[in-house]
Amino acid sequence: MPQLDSGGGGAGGGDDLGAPDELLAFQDEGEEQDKSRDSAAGPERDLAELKSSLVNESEGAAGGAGVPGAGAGARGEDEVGAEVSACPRRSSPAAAELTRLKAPECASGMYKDTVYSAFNLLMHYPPHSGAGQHPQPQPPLISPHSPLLLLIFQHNKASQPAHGVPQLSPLYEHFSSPHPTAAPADISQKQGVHRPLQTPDLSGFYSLTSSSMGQLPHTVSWPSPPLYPLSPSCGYRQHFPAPTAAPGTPYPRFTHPSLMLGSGVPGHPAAIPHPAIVPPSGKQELQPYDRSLKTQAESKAEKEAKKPTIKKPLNAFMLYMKEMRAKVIAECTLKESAAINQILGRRWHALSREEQAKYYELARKERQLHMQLYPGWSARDNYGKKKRRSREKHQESNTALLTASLCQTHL
DNA sequence: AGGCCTTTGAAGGTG
DNA sequence: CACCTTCAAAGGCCT
Repeated sequence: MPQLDSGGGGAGGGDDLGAPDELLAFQDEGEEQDKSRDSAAGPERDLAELKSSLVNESEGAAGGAGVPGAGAGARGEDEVGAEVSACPRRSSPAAAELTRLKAPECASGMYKDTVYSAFNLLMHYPPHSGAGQHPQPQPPLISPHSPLLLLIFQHNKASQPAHGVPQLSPLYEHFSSPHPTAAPADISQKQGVHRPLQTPDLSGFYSLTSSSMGQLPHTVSWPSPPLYPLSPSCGYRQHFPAPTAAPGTPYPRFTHPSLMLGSGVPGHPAAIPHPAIVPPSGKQELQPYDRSLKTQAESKAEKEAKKPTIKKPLNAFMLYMKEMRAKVIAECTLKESAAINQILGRRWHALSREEQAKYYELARKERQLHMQLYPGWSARDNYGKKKRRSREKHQESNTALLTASLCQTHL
C-alpha cells in the first residue's frame, strides 16, 4: 500500500495531521491507478491509454452528462473533447458549443499536467514570466490563505514588479530543488524578526478589523518584515529552507490580490491581514454616526456578526485547483468555474500518486499551520455562513417527507 | 446582491 | 463506525 510521507519530510515526526483520508484516497484509486501509471514510462505516458482511462472516469464522474462517444475505448481527440464538453447543466448552449469547439485545442495541453510537479511548476513563475511562455497571469500554488506565503514575502519585501503578474520568490524555487543547498543564516535572525518558538496562541498575529480589509492596496510593500510564527513543531523551516539566491538578487514583489498577506501583528505598521481572515461581507462598515443610531444590543450582535471569518485551510485538491485553474482557462478558453472544476477533477484523478502527494503534503502543512495560528478555530465556526441550496433542498425534502408521513398518519 | 454550479478533501455531527 | 452535511476556491450565470 502506498503511503505518503506523513512526517518523514521533516514535519517533526509528531505530525498527527497527516490526514488518513489522504491514504484512503490513494487506496481507493490505488489499483486502477497502478495499472495505468505503472505502465507509464516516466513522464512520457501513453496518451491513448490515459485518454481511455479518462473517458472511463468521465463516464462515472460526469454521470448523466451524456458524454458522446465515450465507453468504446481510446479513440483519439473525440474523447478528449468529450471530457471538456462535460459542462455544467446550467451552461448556456453557446458556451457548451464553444467548449466543444475548443476541446481539441484544450486537449493539446491537457496531459502535460500529468507530468507536472507542483513544485517544479512553481519554478515556472519566473520573476518576469509575463514576457515569456506564460502570457496569462498564473496564480500561486499555495493558497492565498497560506501563511507559507509570509515566508516568501520576507524575501520579496524589497522589490517592485513592473506588472501585475503574481511572482514567486526564489524561496519557492528552493522548495522545488531536489538538492536544496545549505540555507543561509536564519532569515528571522537576519532581519531581526522575532519568531516565538513556543507559540500557543498566534491568532493575535492576524487580528484585524474588517474595515482594514477593504483598504488594502493592490500593490503591497512591506515597511517591515511580517512576522511569521515559525516554530520547530511546525516544521516549516525544515521543510522549506531559505533560498540561496545570490546576494543582491532582487526579489519580485507580489501584486496578486491573493498575495496581499500581512502580519496583523500588533504594532505592525503594515497591519495587512492574513487572507484566511476575511470580512463576513464586502460591505463597508457603517459610519460612526450611523452606528450610534443602533442600540447596544444590535451593535453587539452586529459586532459578533461582523467578526472576520477565518476560512478553512485549503485541501489538496483546492490547492491543485488554484494552481491549475489559470492553465485550464488559458488552454480551454473556459471561464465558468463549474466546467473548469469538472476538468480539474478529472485531471486530479489522472495525476500520479507522487504528484498528488505533493499537494497532500502541502495541504497537510496548511492545516498544520492553520491549527497553530488559530488554535481554537473549528470548521464548525463557519457553518451556516453560506446559504446552500442543497441544505434547503434537504430541508425541503425533509419537509416533504414529514408532510407525507403526516398525511399518511392522518389517513 | 447574492446564491447556484462543480469538483475533492477535511472535519464536524448524527444514529 | 458509517454516513451525511458543510465549507474551502472560482467566476459566469441566474434570480
